[in-house]
Amino acid sequence: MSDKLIKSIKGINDILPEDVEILQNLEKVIYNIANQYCISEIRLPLLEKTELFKRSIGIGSEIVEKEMYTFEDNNGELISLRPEGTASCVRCALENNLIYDRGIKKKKYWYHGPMFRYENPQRGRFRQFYQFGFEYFGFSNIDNDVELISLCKRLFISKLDLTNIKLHINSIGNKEDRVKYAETISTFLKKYKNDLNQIQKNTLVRNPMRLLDSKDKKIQNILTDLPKFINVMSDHSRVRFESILEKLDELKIKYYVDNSIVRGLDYYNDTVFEWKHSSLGSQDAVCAGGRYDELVKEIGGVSVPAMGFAFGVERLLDLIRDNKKLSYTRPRILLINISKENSYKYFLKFEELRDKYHAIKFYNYNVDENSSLRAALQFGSKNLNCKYAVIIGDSELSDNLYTLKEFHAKNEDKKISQNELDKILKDINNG
RNA sequence: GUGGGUGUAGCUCAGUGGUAGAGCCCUGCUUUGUGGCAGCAGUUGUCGUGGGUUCGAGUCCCAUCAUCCACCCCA
Repeated sequence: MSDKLIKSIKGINDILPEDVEILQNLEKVIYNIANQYCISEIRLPLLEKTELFKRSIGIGSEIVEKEMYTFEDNNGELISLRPEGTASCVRCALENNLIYDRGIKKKKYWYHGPMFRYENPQRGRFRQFYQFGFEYFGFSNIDNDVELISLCKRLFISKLDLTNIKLHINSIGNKEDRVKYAETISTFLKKYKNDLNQIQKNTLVRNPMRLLDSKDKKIQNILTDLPKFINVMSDHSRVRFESILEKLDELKIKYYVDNSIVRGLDYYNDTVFEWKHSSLGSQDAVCAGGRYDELVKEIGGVSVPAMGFAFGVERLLDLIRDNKKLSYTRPRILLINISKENSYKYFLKFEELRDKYHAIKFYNYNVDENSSLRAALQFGSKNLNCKYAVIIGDSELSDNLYTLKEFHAKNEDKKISQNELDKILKDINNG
C-alpha cells in the first residue's frame, strides 16, 4: 500500500456494506418499536454552540474539559461537534416550543446519528460513534421510568435476542442527597487515604460519587463497608426507587440493583440504569440512561421533568452480528447475459423480473469481450453465493426460454419457460 | 493524557544475525455457452518509518508513527 494514501482519522472509521446491511435491519426494528410506543423521530444538527454542552453536561466533566471537538466558526463563535444527543434534543424541544408553552407538554422523541469525542480508541470506543437516543419530556411519574426500561427490554431481549444482556439499575437521589452522600464517602475514605492513588485522590475531591464505579479491586473492597446511598437519600427518592423495583418485579423484568451505576454526566437524578453485556470487554455498557429533571431548566429556564437513554450502535453491532435475522442477505439470483445480438431484449426481460419480484435481489452480469461465462458463474457461486443463475443468450431469446442453473446442486441446467421461471421466483419472493 | 501488546504479500501468519516464506484469497487455463471438486500456471513485498550496532539486520538497540487492548473516561 502506497504511503501516499491518505488514511482515515484515528478513531473515525468507515462502515462497510456488510455491516451497513445489519444496521439497516436494526434501524427497521427500532422504527417499528418507536411507532408502537408513538415516539416521534427528531433530527438534530451535529454542531451546536459549545455553551450548550458546557451548561448541560457540566463544566467539570471530562467530556467538556478534554474530549470535545471545539473550534471557532468564521464569525468567531465557539461551536462543537456534539459529544452526545440529549443536550441537542432538549435545546431543540425548547427552541421549537415542543415541550413547554405556558405549561408543560408531554412528549416523546427519539433520534440517532454520530457523536464525537476526542478519546483514545479501544474496543467499543471511537472518536466518531453512533447512538440511538430516546427522550421523554413532561413525565414525572414512575410509570414512565418503567416504560422506558420496558421498551429497552423489548428491543434488546424480545427483538434482538440478547438473552445475556443485563439491566443494572440504581438511584442517585436528588441534588441535596448527592451532596450529603459525597460527604459520607469523603468521611468514610479518610482512613483509607493511603490506599488511593493520585487519580483517585483527585476524583475524591472533584466528584466522590465517581469512585463508586471504579474498576480498581482495592477500592471496590474498601467500599463494601460504605453506608448504602439508599439509607442516606431522602424519603421521596427512596420510596420512588423502591416503587420502580416493585413494578419491574411485577412486569417480570430482571434487574440488578447496582450501586456502582452513578453516571458520568452531571444532569441525572433518581433513576439511573445501564444495560450491560459481559462479552463486550471493558466497555460493557450497551445502553445507559436515567432521569434528568433539572436539565431542561438548566438549558432553558423552564422546569420540565424528563428522562431518557441512549445506546451505542457499535457496541450493539458487536452483539448482533451473528444474529441471522439481521444479517447480510446475499443476492439470490445471478442474471447472466451472454447474447451477442439483441442486447436490449435481455435487458427488458431482466427488468420485467424486477417489476414482478420486489423482494428478490437480482445481480446483473454481462459477459462481454473482457469476461466469460465461466467467470460469471464463478462470481455467482463464490463471491455472491447465489441460489440460481438465469442465463439469457441468443438461443434463449429466439426460443423465448431461460436457462436456469441451480448452484450447489448436482442436477443439470434446464431450459425453462417463462411460466416455469415464474413458479420458482414466486416461491423465493414469498419466502 | 498514561501503560502494555502487535506491525512481514489483498487476508491470517511463520521466519530467534547469513538468498523473502506458507496457507487462504485473487487472475488465467484445463472447458471461447457452464461455476463448485481437482490439476496446472501466474500476480502480489520499501519486512510500518527513520536512525544506530554489525562484514552482514525482517531478526539486536534507539526514536517515531500506526493499530489493538487496558487505565482514565464513557455509549
